[in-house]
Parts: sequence; C-alpha cells; structure tokens
Amino acid sequence: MEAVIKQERNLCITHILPIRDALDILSGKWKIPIIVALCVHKRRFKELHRDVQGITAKMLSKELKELELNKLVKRTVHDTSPVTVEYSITEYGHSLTPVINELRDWGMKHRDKIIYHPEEA
Amino acid sequence: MEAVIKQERNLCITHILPIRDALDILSGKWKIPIIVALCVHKRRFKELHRDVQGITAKMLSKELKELELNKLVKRTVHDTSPVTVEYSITEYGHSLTPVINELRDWGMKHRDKIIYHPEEA
DNA sequence: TGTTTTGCTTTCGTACAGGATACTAGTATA
DNA sequence: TATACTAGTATCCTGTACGAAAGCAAAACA
Repeated sequence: MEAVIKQERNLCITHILPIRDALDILSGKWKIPIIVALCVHKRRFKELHRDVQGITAKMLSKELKELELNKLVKRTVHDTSPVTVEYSITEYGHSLTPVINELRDWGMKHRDKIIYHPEEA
Repeated sequence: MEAVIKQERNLCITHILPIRDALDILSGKWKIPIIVALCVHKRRFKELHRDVQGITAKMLSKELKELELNKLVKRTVHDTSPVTVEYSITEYGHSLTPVINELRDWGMKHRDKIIYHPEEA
C-alpha cells in the first residue's frame, strides 16, 4: 500500500475518533434539546417537561441523570415544600455552545432549503 | 403567566426546532463518521468499509442511501470491471464542515478532560 | 377529608437501530 | 477449474431507545 494512502487512512481515523467520543455523550433524540433549553435559562423539572416538547417524564429524568454524570448539567435541590429541584448548565456544559450554534445554523439553512427548494434534483 | 417567561419559553422552542431538523438527518452512530471520511477524500465502497471502522456492509449501504437522499453524498458508478462505485461529498455536504469541526474540537477537549481529570467531583 | 403539586419511578410494550453471517453476479486471474 | 475481487443483498437476531400510563411520598391547600 502506498504511503500516501496509508497517511490518508490514518488522517481519516484520527479525524473520526474524537467525533465518536462526542457523539457517545450527545447522541439520542433529547440530550441536545435539553441542553439548549437549559442554556436559555435554568429550569425546574416541570418547566423542562413543558419546554422540551414531546418528551416524557421518564426520558427527561433518565437523560438528566446521564447529563449530570457527564458534568454537563447540575442538579440542585431546594428544601421548599413541595421540594423543588433546579437544573442548570455547568460551565463545562457551556463549552458546547459553539457546537450547538453551528448545528442550529445548519438546521435553519437546511429548513430553508427544504421549504424553498423541496424537489430539486 | 408573566410575559417575560412566555417570551423565554418561545425563545427556547424556536432555538430547539432547527436543531431537531439537523439531528433528524445526522443522528445515529454512523452518518457523521461517514461524512468525515468522505471529507478527507472520496472513496469506494470497500475503502469506506475499511476506514469507517466497525461498520457492517449492510449499515454502510443503508446509511449511504439516506445520505444520498438528503443530497449530502453523491454516488458515481464507473463501468470498469468489476464495477467500481465512488462516493463523494456534495457541495451541500461540505456545508456541514463547521458543525463537524466544532464537534471534533469538543470531542478532543472532552477526551483530554477524561484522560487527565478522570475522577474530579 | 380529598385534591393538587412536585419530582420523579415502575411497569409494560413496540419499533427500529444495529450486528452476524451467508450469499449473489460478473469479471479477472492463477 | 478454482479462487478472488467488486458492490452490495438477504436473513435472522438482539438490544435498547423511546413511549404510554399509572403510581408514589410529602406537603399544602380547600
């Protein structure tokens, strides 16, 4: 095998690895939407449940636990009554802002493309 | 409900919608890795199969079809013998570059963080 | 006393993402 | 004649993501 091709293959693999790491943490239908909601403002469970449209309480609970484990989200319990729990983005969570912004920009452009040029070959 | 809160909720929802659109197209374990591989260089099926490590021929075939439907990837058949098929990124596919770069940057930082501060509270 | 609210958990179920393995057709090469 | 390479398909299977619906404990309100 030629050296150039070998090099290209390695380049390809090293490019993919960190992306896999990121996807492992962010993949699924709900994690990024939850992070976005919390970036706008910290929120309580019920508020999140309302604002992340379509999610069930079970999924919300499960996803929040995983995000907390990965230090992207912080959970704070206030001993009011009934107990209120507040979820907020951590500093580390905020480091995702550029990723999310790019994703949103692309999503908006894509939506425009689909709406205005739906059937182009 | 206060106007400010209502406004925040709308902000939240409009922020999430385009992200959902993007995720619908890019979600799953393989689509982004395939795109990255093709961004490095156009490739034939077997080459992709080798370079996107771990993917099965069935998944590769299926994902390529979906990417082609969304105009992110172009399929070209050369009538050599045996037939060779070449996959390449479209211009539209290249518009994902900023998203992918941010995702990779974050993935690299995350990997560093895990390796060097694995158990920080 | 019963209802509401909060923040979940539990149970049950389905659908699809993804994987393992084998196989195909056409050509070329040994 | 047999084997290998191309680009996939076909079958069968498993795991888990995700969803619907109900329940729960503690306090406050009516």
